Amino acid sequence: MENVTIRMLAERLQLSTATISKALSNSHEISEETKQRVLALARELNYVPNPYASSLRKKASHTIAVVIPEVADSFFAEAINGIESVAQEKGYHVLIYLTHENSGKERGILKDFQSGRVDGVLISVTTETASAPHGLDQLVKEIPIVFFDRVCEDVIAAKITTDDAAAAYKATSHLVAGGCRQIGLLAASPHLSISNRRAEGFLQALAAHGLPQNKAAVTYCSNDHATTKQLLKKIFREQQYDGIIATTEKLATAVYEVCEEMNLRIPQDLQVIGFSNLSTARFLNPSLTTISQPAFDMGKAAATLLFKALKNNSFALSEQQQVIPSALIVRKSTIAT
Amino acid sequence: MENVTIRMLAERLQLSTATISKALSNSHEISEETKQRVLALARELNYVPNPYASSLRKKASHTIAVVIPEVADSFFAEAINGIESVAQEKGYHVLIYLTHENSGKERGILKDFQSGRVDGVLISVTTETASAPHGLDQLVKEIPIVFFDRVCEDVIAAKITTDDAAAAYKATSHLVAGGCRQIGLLAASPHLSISNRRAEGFLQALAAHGLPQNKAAVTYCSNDHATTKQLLKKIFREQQYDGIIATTEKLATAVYEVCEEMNLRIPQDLQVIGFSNLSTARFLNPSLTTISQPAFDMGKAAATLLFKALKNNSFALSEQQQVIPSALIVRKSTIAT
DNA sequence: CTGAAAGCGCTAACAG
DNA sequence: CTGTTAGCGCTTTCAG
Repeated sequence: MENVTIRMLAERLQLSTATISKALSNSHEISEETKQRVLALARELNYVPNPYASSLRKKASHTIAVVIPEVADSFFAEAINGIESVAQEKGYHVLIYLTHENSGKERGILKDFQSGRVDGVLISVTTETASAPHGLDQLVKEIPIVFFDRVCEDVIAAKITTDDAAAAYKATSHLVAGGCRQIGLLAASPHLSISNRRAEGFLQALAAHGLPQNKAAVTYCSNDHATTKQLLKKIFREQQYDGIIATTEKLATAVYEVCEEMNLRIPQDLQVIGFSNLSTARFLNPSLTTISQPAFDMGKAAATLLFKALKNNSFALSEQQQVIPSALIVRKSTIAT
Repeated sequence: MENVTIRMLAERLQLSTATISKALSNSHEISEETKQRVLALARELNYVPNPYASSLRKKASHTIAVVIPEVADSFFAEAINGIESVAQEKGYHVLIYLTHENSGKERGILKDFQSGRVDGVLISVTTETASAPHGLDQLVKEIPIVFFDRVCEDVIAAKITTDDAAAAYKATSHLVAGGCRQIGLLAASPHLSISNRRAEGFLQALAAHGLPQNKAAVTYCSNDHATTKQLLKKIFREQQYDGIIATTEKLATAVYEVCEEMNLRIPQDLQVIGFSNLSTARFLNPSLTTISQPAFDMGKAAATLLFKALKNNSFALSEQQQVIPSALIVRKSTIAT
């Protein structure tokens, strides 16, 4: 069975396609009676409009893209939830692209968006991207785009972030209060703005508490799990840490693994705080003290901003910035006081 | 700056749009020289083809849809990873739709696919859908579709599942071997084929080990977390379980929560096995014995099947069935023997 | 090897 | 209130 088109409806009802089109979009220039007849037949024949014909004509796809490093991470999964909740409400479709931390792949994905495939983009960049935003600065001028969490600081665009520096400061202070004197921060990449903000807050806290900021303080890890574990073992051996802040979920679990393998007890030998949204954090052994990020809300805020821009052309999207606070949730991987 | 079209290239090169189109698609009827000139200008002007014009003409969108209940679940997140890995390789785009276990929402999403928006669909149905596959039996005839994990058994279509019954049997036997005599199975919904298969394997194992199959054995839980916890507390109070099989990730963590609140010790008072892909399962307190499902592989297999059908029209997609085995991973929430 | 022409299905101006 | 016409950007016969 062929797909039913607006023309078939027109022929069956002895009307023009224009009339059908207008009736279907509930135009005021069509009589109530005709609308009813059109709608009735449309339902009867199970008419479903061809979105691509419409997109081609209207130059709008009613589709947005979400570009993220990975999906098997509770932060991004929750962010998608937030995004999808508002997209669904607005009747938009969402395309998902995973970059796997590969900025070349990311570049290719972004380039395609110049085609008009999507009306807007939500992106959290790869660990490599921030420093060399290849074409992003360009794309930003051509299509509405909102960065969330992992932003490019030197690109002028809408950004949704969390209070990275403050959170790291809070985490550090908590460790200090719990007796830590040799604290290390684990970050994903020196190119990532959120890593840098977190390192900043961390170093400031160290200074404020009169602790030295030796070079062992901040460690940048690899995207590869095995490599990261090797690195952690090495630095744990070289340096007598008593506190660790893991700034990503993967790093937090890597620390747990390494501690198990090196027979380090958490929190007696090493206190641990993770930036994480793991719903299982409270059931870990020991339960993990976290900086819990508002992933759902960040996704929702990013999407809301984007849709505002899509609806209102004069909305100054690129000037929008929102910082959504995170929370320190104290559990048993640190020694509360 | 306006988007550059095939016509602009044509004008600049004094060629017809037809020639440009053919050159860009590397048609053999175009001379090597012309191809080069076209390609060069296309690159120079940063030509990006309009996918919707092409879709409209070719009646193919190079896009697939993934319809799942939720994304913040490691099974589905990993499945998306698997799907995306093959979609990216094939140059396809992937639209994500979350049903949130709402079959009405699901129906609406599926209906839209009659529009030609996507070339194929990968779906894991809601807890409510299996028994009343509203329109699914219809859609199956109109568009290539592959079910994965949560399938509709009475719909004739391609299906990727895991060995649910066998896995439940294995899990049950493991509990029996560990000394359990009063085992309960927690399932998401009596309408879900995977729930039923798992219950089947479970009951068979009970019988095989000479344990009674009383009505307390299988409990169907709600989609709502709080409601589920209430229910668990109730049945844990009424029935003296010594072993529990949680057939979803959410149910497994709910059991942990409830045990904590009721002061039940795992595994001394209650042994627990979860169907789960949580990477943190090994760090839970106690570490969780799991039936670990091949989520990535299932997603990959489903997508591979779909693309095979898209490429080869005569491929008998709806007859395809694949069962990918899961594995019992023994940890400390059960008593090994 | 290249081009002219038609048309995918829909919408928007403009007439009537 | 309804219809005519043109065209979004691309692909595909079919001629040349």
